[in-house]
Amino acid sequence: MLRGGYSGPVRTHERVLAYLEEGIAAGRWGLGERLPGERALAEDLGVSRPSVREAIRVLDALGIVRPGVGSGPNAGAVVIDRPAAGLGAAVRLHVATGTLPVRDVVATRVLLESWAVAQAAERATDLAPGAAAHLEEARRLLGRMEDDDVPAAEFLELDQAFHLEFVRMAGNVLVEAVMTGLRGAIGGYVAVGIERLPSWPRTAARLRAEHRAVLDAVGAGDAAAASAAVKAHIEGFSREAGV
Amino acid sequence: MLRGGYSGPVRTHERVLAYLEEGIAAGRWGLGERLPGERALAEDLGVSRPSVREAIRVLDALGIVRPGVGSGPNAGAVVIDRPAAGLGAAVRLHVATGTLPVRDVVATRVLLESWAVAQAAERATDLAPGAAAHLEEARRLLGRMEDDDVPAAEFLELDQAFHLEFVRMAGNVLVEAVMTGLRGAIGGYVAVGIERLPSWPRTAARLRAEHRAVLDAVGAGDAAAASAAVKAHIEGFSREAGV
DNA sequence: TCGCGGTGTGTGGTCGGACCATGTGCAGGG
DNA sequence: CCCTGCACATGGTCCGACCACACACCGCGA
Repeated sequence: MLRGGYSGPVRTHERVLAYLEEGIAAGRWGLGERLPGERALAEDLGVSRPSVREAIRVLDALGIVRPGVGSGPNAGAVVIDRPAAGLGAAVRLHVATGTLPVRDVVATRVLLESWAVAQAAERATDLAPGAAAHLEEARRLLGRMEDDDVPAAEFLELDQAFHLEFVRMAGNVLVEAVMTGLRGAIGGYVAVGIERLPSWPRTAARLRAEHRAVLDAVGAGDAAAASAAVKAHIEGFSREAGV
Repeated sequence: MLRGGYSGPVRTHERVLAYLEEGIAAGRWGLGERLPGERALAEDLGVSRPSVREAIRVLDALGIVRPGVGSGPNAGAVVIDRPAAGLGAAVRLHVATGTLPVRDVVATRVLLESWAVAQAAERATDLAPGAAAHLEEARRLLGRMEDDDVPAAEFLELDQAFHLEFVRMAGNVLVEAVMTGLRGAIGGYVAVGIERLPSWPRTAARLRAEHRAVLDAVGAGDAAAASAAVKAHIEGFSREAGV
């Protein structure tokens, strides 16, 4: 299943991968449960342990399982769900190869996030369950960013959490995962961009004001204004930081 | 870099992964070039070959390298770029775990694709380079779908290619990769949905008409109409197929 | 009886070595 | 000059071993 279209001699670890994927899809191993041990899997499938390990390594990289040593409930390959891990790694590496321009990443982020805040604004109007809590958390994060003494690195973390709050509020798990992955993938570029700014305090002040505008628009249920605000916010910063 | 935030004892294959990622990002191994052999890497980094293999296996799963046996230009781990491979696998597996609802996948597809056709419409108006070729290819695919004898499976492939043409026309590599991955991830669900339709020929006729509407809107440079058409097209089908 | 520490056991992590299949490039023979 | 066949490099697979770790159990002492 992992090889797109091409059908040839299937490598052993791919057979293991297919077996594990089938079992996960069938609910044989649900979230939080443990896969059989590597040795047991190898024997069951009639393959060697290294082949099993390679398959599990792939699931690990994709954020599907979390290997744990020792014994007890935290040991063994536990099925988890960290969609952002795999997506983020994939995006970051493809940026590294040079075929995925940072410009496209930023444009995609604008697209996803402007949609998300619009959804969030509608949810705020509808008083959807959880919406108020997300808004409150966003306010709290904004408050912490108001402190002039907060270092740039921490500001960026708060900024990321702030943005993520609206994406969560939109209620689309996939969009949230992709957003998280994108942010992680371009985190390095952002950090570099910060250092090139003419004046960080001045930029920080502007970012705070823009955050406030987004928060107010979402809180007021004005989807169009929220989308426009977040679009201007992201594009403005990326232009200024020269990414 | 692949472990989100947590910093503990770094596993050996992650060191290899970091080394390879750094090298790729630095252009030490560009697209189409070969990584050092597994044995050489193991010796250079002072690790065992299985550890190197696990790292390469991850890059393989993410669509960054393509391992090739034998000798010559096609042998060894060649740096390629298949963004859709990793993204598609990640999405499909997270759908399998059950935390990523198909509904969210469909909604994301609507979001990305309606944006893409809007971009495509603008490009058609601007006579951007390549736009005409994409439009021509879309027309050709639509023509092949007109044949009533074409089986459902092939129709789906043509449909996928048709949609992808506009996404390519939009000119965002990341959106194109995510779209391809999404389509691959839900391909199975779509195929199942087809079989549940009351009447495939009737549905096919409607899909053809909707495709025509999208194509015309893009060709006319009407971004809003194109977006609305593709949104109705995707949501209508997914509702009818009951995914 | 209760608390505590040592030990047993199962887990992933790593390593070294071995053999196989495959595809290329080269050298030798025709 | 062409073609055949061998040598070699490469990834694919497997085996066996040992380590570090973390929990679970058991026996000892208070």
